[in-house]
Amino acid sequence: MNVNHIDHIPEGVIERLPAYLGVLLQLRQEGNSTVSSARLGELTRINPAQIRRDLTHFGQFGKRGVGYDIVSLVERVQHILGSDHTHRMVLVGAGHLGTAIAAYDGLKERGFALVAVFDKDPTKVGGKAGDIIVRDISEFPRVVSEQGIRIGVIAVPQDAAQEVTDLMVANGIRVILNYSPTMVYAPAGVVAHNTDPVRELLHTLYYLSKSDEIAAVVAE
Amino acid sequence: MNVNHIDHIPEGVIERLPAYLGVLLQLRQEGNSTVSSARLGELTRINPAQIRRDLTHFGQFGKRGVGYDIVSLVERVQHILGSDHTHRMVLVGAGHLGTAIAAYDGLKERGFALVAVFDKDPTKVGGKAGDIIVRDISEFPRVVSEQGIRIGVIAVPQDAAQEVTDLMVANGIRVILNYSPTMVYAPAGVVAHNTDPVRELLHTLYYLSKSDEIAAVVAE
DNA sequence: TAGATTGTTAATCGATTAACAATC
DNA sequence: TAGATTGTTAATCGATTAACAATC
Repeated sequence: MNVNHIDHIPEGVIERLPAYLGVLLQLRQEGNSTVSSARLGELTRINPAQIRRDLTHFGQFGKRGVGYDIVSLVERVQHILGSDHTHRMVLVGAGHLGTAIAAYDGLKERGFALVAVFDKDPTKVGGKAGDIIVRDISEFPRVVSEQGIRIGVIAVPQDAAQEVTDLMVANGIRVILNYSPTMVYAPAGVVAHNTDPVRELLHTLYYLSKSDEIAAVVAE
Repeated sequence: MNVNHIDHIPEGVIERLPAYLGVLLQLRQEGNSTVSSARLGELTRINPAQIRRDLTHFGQFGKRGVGYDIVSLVERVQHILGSDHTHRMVLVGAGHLGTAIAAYDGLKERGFALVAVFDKDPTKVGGKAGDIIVRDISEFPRVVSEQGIRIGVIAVPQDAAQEVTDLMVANGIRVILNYSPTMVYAPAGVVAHNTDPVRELLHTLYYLSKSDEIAAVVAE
């Protein structure tokens, strides 16, 4: 039994790992061989001490006086995240957003393989999303169980999102990424991640209106 | 000079407000009149004490023994965020993702008005993204300054993202929402929000592989 | 050796939560 | 009045950061 750190790892750490990975991949592509936590800090806008601390949760990856070897750190982080092998996933919803997801090259590059797209709209079934033929939603259980898919992406309108979530859960999907603008709920054991792209815009508005207020006060 | 709380408000609070707003709008639409922090906590998966505490940063909105009046709380939160009036914004990038954004009805509903779409690809210029005609990127400075736009959305490929950011900053854009898979950097005074939709998927993978490990250990 | 940078400790900081008096 | 739920305090918890010895 070889589990390095059963110690609970703070969620914040896990959320930052993909950010580290992103800049590491870019650095590697540019031909760099090592990187310091200071440089990583500039690129990710994360405190260097925190980066070092985050990484030591998983082992000692750096060389004092030198920094981190980019190639091996990429491998380590990918291994920790589980993105060192390809993950197959399915998508429900072949509207504009679903089609954009299906057509996105970046999925493959980052270790995801979209294996099927579903929709309930008969006018969409049989058509294409990216290179993939859209199937009727009724085929969902068969395809998912036959292929043992565990990751599902939701790109349907608000009203259908929970229903699709329940379908996914019932068929063994374990990670759900929901792009619809409503929250979906899944039982314990299933990770439902809600990423409403407009919600992010909403919260940045606060800073816009606040800086207006400050400007108004200054102008008084 | 009437600024209620110059007290610094934690970023976490601001990030949760859109979540509250989302469920409040849904509750309102369902015809509910009041809601307790306990119920809000169930719907948002956020601790009720925290919800109450978050709200008191901005005033006292509830009635003891009763809860919060949904209609007025919606108005309050919208006012705090600045989503009580429409914000005009521009989009650069008329690819699959850009088109999906332009075609998305939810923007209008949540107080955003997309007023222009730009691309540098001549085969896209003149075409349509949603209801909007795609303009050449060279028109960006004129349109943005004439209309006083302060919000910009980026949906271009990785390599062009920083260049577009710089263009936005140079023309007075103050809030940038970047959907491309690379981080972009903006000077102080400009909020650049990076929301790589695949990055979110990456971090949830960790929990998938961790639960596999646990399963493997149990099976030993 | 001198300079650089990690890994790690210890201090700080801030957010989360439980608990309860206030009050509808 | 009795029950419910807020607003708020105080305690806890955990994350962030500065600082520095270890060491390349």
